[in-house]
Amino acid sequence: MRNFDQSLPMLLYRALNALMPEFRAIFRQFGLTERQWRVLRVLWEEDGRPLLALADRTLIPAPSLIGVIDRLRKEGLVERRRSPTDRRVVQVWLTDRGRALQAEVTPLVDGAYAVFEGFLEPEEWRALTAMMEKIACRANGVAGPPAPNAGDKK
Amino acid sequence: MRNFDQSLPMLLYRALNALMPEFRAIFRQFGLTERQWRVLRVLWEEDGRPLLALADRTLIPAPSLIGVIDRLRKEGLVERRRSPTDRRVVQVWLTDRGRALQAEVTPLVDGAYAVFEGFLEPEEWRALTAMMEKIACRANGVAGPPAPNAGDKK
DNA sequence: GATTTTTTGTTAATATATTAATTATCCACC
DNA sequence: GGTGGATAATTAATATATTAACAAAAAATC
Repeated sequence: MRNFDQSLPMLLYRALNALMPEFRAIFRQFGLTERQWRVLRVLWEEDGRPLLALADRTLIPAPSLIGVIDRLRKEGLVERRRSPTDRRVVQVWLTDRGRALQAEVTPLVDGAYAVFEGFLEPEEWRALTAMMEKIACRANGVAGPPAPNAGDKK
Repeated sequence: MRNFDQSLPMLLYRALNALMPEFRAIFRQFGLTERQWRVLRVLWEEDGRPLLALADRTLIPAPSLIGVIDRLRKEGLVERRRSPTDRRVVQVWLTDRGRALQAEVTPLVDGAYAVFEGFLEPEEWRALTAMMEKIACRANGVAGPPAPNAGDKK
């Protein structure tokens, strides 16, 4: 049985456990949860995204995202509209209030990032980023479904 | 506004999102959830731990842990006993079935670890471990409560 | 040794994760 | 132009996270 505390998942969990309360404290000042912020963060960059696109980008599973967006809607920060070209697609659009929030929240969040950035040297950041992406990329293939275009249709 | 996808939290979340389904598929074969496994994993190393000690070690918040342990108890894998020396403390003990599970689950989990271990070079692992611990350590102090023994009592 | 403080565990309320199943629409093909 | 398969969103059921508040026992303090 390997060392539990030094296992990759626990290392990552511990780092997140240390980092996120700082960010959540910021979000809470604006009545936002972490996931609500993530949705807004993506919409600020590109408004009107389909729900599944948001799910991919925010890493929030689609069934959870339904609820997250519904609460944002009740707060008057976003609204949902059916795509005119594909009626299956639900697009999520910022309201004026949702858009206005960006200018208030972003400086605080960037400030927190800046503090954490100082924890590692620039080359460490580059190495860390590369390693995380290597892991995410390779792990996805380990036991995923067989490549959808693998040749044997039915 | 900084790059969202390359931010430290999203990098860590993406890596975990890629890694954990593999492990959860193993746990599910034994009717275990990820958190239930984490509790067992710690007890296999040191049985009879108090609840708060388990919370620290598994990174499961105490209120969640109550439920996790209760479900493990209903499955007949652990039992709860009050400490004879300090009646506040609830100790969690493995049952025979809980202990027996170790031999079945561990080989599969270690196999998965071994696969992931191949994703990075040994020095990369060392660097990664060091960086994660540095982050976890330093982040904990950023906005924590003022040191409890800071001198001004009341 | 009664009062205050701390520690340990628990409950409550709301938000979310995870997995599977379901619905509505679109798309390709015959 | 109807039919089967794929895609986008949703619902359902169970498990867990997060935060705050709370109860009970132990420790510290006066």
